[in-house]
Amino acid sequence: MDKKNKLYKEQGVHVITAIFTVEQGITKVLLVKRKNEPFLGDWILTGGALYNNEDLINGAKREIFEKTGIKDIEIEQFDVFGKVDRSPVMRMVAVAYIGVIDSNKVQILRETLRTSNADWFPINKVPPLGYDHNEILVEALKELQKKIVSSTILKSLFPTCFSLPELQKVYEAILDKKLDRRNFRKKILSLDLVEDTGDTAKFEGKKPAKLYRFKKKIEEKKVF
Amino acid sequence: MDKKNKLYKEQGVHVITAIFTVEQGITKVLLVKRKNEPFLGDWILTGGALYNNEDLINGAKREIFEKTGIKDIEIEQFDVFGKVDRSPVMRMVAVAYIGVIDSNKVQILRETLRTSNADWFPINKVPPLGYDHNEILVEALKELQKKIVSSTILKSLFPTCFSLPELQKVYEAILDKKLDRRNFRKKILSLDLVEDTGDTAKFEGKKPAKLYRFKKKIEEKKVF
DNA sequence: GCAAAAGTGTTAGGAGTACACCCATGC
DNA sequence: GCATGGGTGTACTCCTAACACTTTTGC
Repeated sequence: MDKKNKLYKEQGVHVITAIFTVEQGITKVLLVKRKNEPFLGDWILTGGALYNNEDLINGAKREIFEKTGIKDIEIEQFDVFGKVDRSPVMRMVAVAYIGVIDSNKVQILRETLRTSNADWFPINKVPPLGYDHNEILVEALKELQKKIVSSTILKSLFPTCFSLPELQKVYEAILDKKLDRRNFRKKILSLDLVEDTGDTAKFEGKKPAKLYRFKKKIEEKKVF
Repeated sequence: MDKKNKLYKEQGVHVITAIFTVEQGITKVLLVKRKNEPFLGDWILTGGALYNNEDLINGAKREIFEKTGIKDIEIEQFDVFGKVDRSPVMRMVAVAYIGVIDSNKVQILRETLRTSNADWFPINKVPPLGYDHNEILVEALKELQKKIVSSTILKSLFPTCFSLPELQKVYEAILDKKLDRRNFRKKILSLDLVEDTGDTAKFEGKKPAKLYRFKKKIEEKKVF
């Protein structure tokens, strides 16, 4: 392997994360606004160049922290994007991650060293993004739908307690379809993922709903 | 983005493919022997450095062709490997692919410009490989088991015609478990993937078996 | 005629889906 | 007391898994 070989000199790796949340039944994605070239002024997904001294996932988490202030987020790799011209500066291959977080539980930095803004965008109101990030986002959403049925990714949206109707709303928002209340309860409870807290609280309805929490240890299980 | 920034200068991308076949019920993987440093003399999966002027999948196919002579192989990306020290030369991130091919239908180049040998290895007799390729192979095998149940990947193993007992043997070899003959037939035939050729031939048994072929257009369907 | 593999049909259990009624609360 | 959403049970369907006997051929 020859470091000077022009055929593969000057390549780099992007680590990019699509971070999702659900607010009032609306699925939203976190975008940041660039304040450097290329794509100055454009919104993009959180991410940037991988450093030589860090593993992929750590690079992705570092970028999230630097550009939004979010720490302690679980992310999962889901695809790679490598079109020859996806970056105008040099050949970059992007490793893409998905994360889910409760937007109420985090304080997002609006401005950072390399971004001028950050905000949650409903997924049907996402502007044209820099690089190939619209394409990445489309794939990320498909992946989110796949992942949500293997359950554990949602744990981060509900660290404390929640009612089953609330949980159902999130599933419906992400899967973009209505689910039967009875069957949903049966399924979730039978999977041994959540436990009754004994408390109740009101969500949307008039009758207080029982509150549940995710069990400490939960296995990956199919929900649908 | 600064091309000279030491934090991410001198990175590269590997495109690596685990190519599988099944011979007499044994799942085998194609390995090539290196004749350059690093890992001179070691067996590895087919692959190498991505060029700047090619997309990921084309790079993977070019590497396959250069090192084995195999053309026209369908491959699917399944994971990325990016540990900091996975290459001793410089920081390399590996994008990994899976392919399946009928070993009887291809002539493999034993020696090429950068390899001194190539051969099929039963997956339980794979030697220690160069780089992190043992780790990649383990993940590739898991992925192969997942993919085989979504059917179309096997089409390349059976371009012409085959009996259902033969097909079943391949499933059993890759999934590493016995399947019920009656249920297997029922499942495969009900999926509308194969059609009767009208011919019969002997495979293992004494009684000739009906021969089938894959239909031209087949959708991705779950087999199990 | 017998060994060896190919071909075939039925049944029981589990999961998913569809569906209707009562309950607790706020106003 | 009525409107609103929360909570519950049952029946039907479909898919899966288990299982035994007959057929064709080579020797």
